[in-house]
Amino acid sequence: MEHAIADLGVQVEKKRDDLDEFFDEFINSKPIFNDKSVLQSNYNPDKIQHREDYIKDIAKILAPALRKERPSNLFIYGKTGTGKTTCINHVLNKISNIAHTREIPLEVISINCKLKKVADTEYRIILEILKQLGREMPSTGISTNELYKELYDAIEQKKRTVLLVLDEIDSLIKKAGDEILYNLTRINPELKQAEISIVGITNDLTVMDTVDARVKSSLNEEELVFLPYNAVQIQDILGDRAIMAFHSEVLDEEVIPRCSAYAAREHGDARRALELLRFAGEIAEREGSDKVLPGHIDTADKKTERNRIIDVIKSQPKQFQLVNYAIIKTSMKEKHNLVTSKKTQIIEPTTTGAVYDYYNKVAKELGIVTLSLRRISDIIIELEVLGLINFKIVSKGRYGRTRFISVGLPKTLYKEVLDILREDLSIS
DNA sequence: CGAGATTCATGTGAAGTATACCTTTAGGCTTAA
DNA sequence: AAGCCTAAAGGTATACTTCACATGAATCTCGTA
Repeated sequence: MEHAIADLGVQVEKKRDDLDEFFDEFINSKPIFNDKSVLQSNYNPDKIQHREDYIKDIAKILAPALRKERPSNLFIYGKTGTGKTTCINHVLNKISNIAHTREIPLEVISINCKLKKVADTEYRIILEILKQLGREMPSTGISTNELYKELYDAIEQKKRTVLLVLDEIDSLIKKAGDEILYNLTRINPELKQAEISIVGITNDLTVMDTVDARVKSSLNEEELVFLPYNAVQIQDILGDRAIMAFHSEVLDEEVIPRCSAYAAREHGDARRALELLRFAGEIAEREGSDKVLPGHIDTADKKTERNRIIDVIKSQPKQFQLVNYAIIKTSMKEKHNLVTSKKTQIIEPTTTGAVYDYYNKVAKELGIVTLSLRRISDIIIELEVLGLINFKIVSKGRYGRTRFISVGLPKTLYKEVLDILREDLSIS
């Protein structure tokens, strides 16, 4: 007995030593970051590299606002991480500063349509615009028409030029259709003392094909396409930010080239490159390493994709998670190899019906309300929009028509995602 | 044997329902004169 | 009488359901070569 206690004592003491050591090490190790915020995606740099021409273009288009004239509507296309938002913000900041100091009446409203809580329906967008105009409105209880009237009124009362920036407008169009755009473009003729210009930003070039031709032509008064950065440019950007973000001599010289190589591999996504660099730094910090090594970039690369997917999955409502779970489960099949008689798991597309059956079964077991097939069909489409799954509609002739649904995850994540879903849904 | 009809499984649009919020209104109660 | 609180009534958006019809190629049917 005594012996045991003594043993325990030793163990505790030893553990404390370990911890102490760890903390000592942590404190003594040179800090990696100087200013991490520089690498955050919402950071607005003073100078934007390799985008000077675009910035000038945007400035030219929006400049009339400073003369109390209505700038043309502007549409900006470009893949993620090509600097669209950064450039626009940069120009807008400048413009509103000038407007402010010279007392030119100008109002800038900027909305990111992708932030889900903010806005994913027509109603909520208008609500958000009104909020930024300084008019809080109830989240329900008023008809959309009423809301539009309020919007006219609010803008009219401002008696100034209003620049309305809709970032990631594609996700809005996908979810709520083009009616908002149509209505917004038609506000102008009704305004007497104010004017509104719309700046739309989108990653998805194809979405605009689906909108009404009239809307399209009136929005595309001016159009700008952002081309992706190449590896060299990304390297420049990273280098620039790294100087501010990290303490000197912390980065292994291989790190930045490798980081930009990873990002360029996709399509020149600068945001991703920065994220990767920051994450690698954090990993190095956590490991207590006093240098960021290329290996850290590799780890970060693997983990960022994973984190993104897991975030998306975790933030889904229960029903969506269940459907997702059913899709993954039904797309995994066991195959007996006749020669070796071993079981191997293979992954092949499922169908709506199979998913629905499985969904029903599990939902009943869990005591969750089961939704109709119609609704599940819509949920499947929404999961596709989120990029978690892919599907195509296939007609199997005599055997009907269905979606062939496949899971859009890297194979290595299947197990983990399943575990997460199981946990969230408390499936044993 | 081939053209046209049939069939299956589910896609898809429209309309209806339940629910969650929100404002307005009508009492009902309190309070101050 | 005026003020204030509360509950009921009347709106709306959203998520979901129900109903009805649309799809499209494998399969079937049947007339014809």
